[in-house]
Amino acid sequence: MSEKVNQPANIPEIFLKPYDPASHETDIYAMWENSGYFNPDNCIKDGVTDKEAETFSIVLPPPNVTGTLHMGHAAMLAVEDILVRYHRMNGKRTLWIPGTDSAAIATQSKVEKEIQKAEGKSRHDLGREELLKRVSAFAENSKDTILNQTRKMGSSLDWSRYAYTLDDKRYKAVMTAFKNMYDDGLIYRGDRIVNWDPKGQTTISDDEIVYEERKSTLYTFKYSPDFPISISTSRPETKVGDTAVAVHPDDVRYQKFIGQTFSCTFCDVPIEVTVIADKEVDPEFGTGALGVTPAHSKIDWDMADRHNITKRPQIINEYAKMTVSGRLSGLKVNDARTAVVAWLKEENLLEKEETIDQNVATAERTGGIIEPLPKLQWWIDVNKKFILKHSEIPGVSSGSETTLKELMVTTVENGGTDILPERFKRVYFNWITNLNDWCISRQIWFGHRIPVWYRNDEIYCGVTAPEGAGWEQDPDTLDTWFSSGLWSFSTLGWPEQTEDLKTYHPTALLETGYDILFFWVARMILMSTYHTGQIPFKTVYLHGLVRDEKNRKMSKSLGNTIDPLTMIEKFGADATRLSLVIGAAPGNDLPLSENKIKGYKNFANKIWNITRFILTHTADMDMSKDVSFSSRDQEILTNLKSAVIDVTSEIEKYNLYLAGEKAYHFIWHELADVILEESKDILTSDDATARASRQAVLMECLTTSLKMMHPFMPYVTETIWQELPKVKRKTDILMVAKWPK
RNA sequence: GACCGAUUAGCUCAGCUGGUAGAGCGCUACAUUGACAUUGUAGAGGCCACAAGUUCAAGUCUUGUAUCGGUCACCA
Repeated sequence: MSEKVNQPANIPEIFLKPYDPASHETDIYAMWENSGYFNPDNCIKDGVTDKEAETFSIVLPPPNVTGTLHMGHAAMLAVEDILVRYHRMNGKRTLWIPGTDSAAIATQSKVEKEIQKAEGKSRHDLGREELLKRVSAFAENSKDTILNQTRKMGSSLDWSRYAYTLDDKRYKAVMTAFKNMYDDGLIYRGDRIVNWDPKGQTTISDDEIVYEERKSTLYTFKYSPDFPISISTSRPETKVGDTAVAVHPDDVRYQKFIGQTFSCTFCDVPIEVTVIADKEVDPEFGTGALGVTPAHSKIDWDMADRHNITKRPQIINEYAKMTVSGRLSGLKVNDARTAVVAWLKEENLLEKEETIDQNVATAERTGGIIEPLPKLQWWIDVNKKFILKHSEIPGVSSGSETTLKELMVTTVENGGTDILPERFKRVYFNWITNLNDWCISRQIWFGHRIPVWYRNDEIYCGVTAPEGAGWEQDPDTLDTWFSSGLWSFSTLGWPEQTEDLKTYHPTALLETGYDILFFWVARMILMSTYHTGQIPFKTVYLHGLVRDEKNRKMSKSLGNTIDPLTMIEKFGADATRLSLVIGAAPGNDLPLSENKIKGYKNFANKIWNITRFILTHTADMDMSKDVSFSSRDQEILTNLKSAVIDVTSEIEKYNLYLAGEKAYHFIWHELADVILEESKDILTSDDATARASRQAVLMECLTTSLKMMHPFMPYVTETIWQELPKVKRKTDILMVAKWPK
């Protein structure tokens, strides 16, 4: 071993210790943020980006304003930031817009609970105005938490364009959107069966329902001793609301009763039922006869519609309590069920009890059991034909007649929007096929209020309140996904025809979890195509769920959650990012363990030490001289180039997991293990030509590797970059250095 | 019930348009005061779920079977 290797060369002192992420990350982020280069306008102003360059834009899926960062967010931020940094380095006008979501129901109920606990007051005690004031203050106070945590991941978001779902600009967008759709007849008010959540005290959309399997009892009985037909039901308490009995038209057993009407008193309630024939009835199930309760079942409501049968009475209220008089009066539905069964037994009407498996509809957010109720609500008609005045959507021409459903299909079918991985396209089409009108009104207070005012029989819809006295605004708010659906363009200033909107819409990419494909992705496509005539994004990249190393879902109750902030502290943001990207093919769930993250911290240190080695041995290098490369050194440069090409093409294909792995592999197992090892002899030899050639090659490998790795591990690469001798790095900030070719 | 996906090394997975298997972690042995407290070299380990078919050739294409997972719908 020669002396030169051991000689402490004149290199920056920080390289003498292992890489310590915690002592650099905050400063590096501040340096980036102060440079202004998260904002593409500044990049253009400083000549970093050409003003005519192509654009690349992503809108951040806004996290809950009151939430904290979890691994799902971290994975999303990692993927998006990698793409944003890559395209920025490629000289594109690159914009990544941050924002937060009000998470209406969740936030309101959180604040309500706190007030209830601290002051013993309900929202009705406080009143609408006071509650909203409190909820807004809470949201405002807690937003910094999630935003600062977002910064910690190294996210190069343009904070000057921050958007909040309830801020003034978004408010205007939502109002305008509602008004436009209302004027086109796509939004209507309808008296229908809604999914009522008695726990959350609001309607919810079909997509917010989760079915839970439970054991239930199927009761078979007659309404009264002289009623000719037995019926089966698992909800006998609703039978006091029956207005018909439905049988299959071909069922010989009941032919003679079709069209007849019977009256009786059922559990103290007088009812009148007509026998109708409907093809929907399955003659094989139960007795083949079905008691029709229009006011408390969607199917029955539709059936009553078809046969012109009375749809009311409503016999259950918003608190899931019986509203009839008699023995059931005021009982909760479950108690009423027991009471009805007891009565049936008393009257000797119960013929059979069987245990069956049943899927019970519950509200996703509150867990409350859904009570179907008839209500006057606002809906979006997805099948109504209208003229789309302006269209840039592939496969749809301006001025053509279409429906929202068709727009959603065409956008994906004609390749306007691509979904990755491919298989989710089928899931998407499948969902649209089964899509019904979307209920958009909610009975909570925190959110965008429906811009409709009533006065006697008059209805007014407008962005602002109507002139004159006596107008009363609709008390309901909009489904949070209504405003979220506008997000790709409302964040860019719509309905104003802003420069941003012209420049950055359609966005390049939407990156989000596959669990909100329907909630959000589909709604964004609907809203964007309708309101702007443009697709919202060219590509949808669906990431999977982050799971633990045993492939279980992370949950607080299992105690297997890994906190990204703790990981960042321990191993650094770079290691955390890489662990969330490598091994994560789009759409696949990702197993994560602390050990994996630790492994990538070692990698960050490896890069650190590669730098130390190279700087040690290039201290005497003369950059101004031309060197003639040895044939091995030429080969190394070729290998370097092909690694760059590989990584580049995987990023372009959105295969970040492959790109990261290949970059990692080149740096560790090619540059460090092979090139550096063989350099030891060359660098300590007396052959000045060979030394000069290798020194130049090592420097080239280092700077190119730093660039190539920067999108994946921005902190360590930038930290090193800042320490490189100026003459060796050419650009001051690695973040805006040119991507190698 | 409908649709979709998975089944490859002990574990987690890659293997695009078909040419007799790869990575990371783990394991074993050796080396190492090393640019590296976070290292290197070498190695073991797979009839690629099963069966049939297409083909000169099949993890790779077709069909069927089994097991596991997911999404959607839902019958009173």
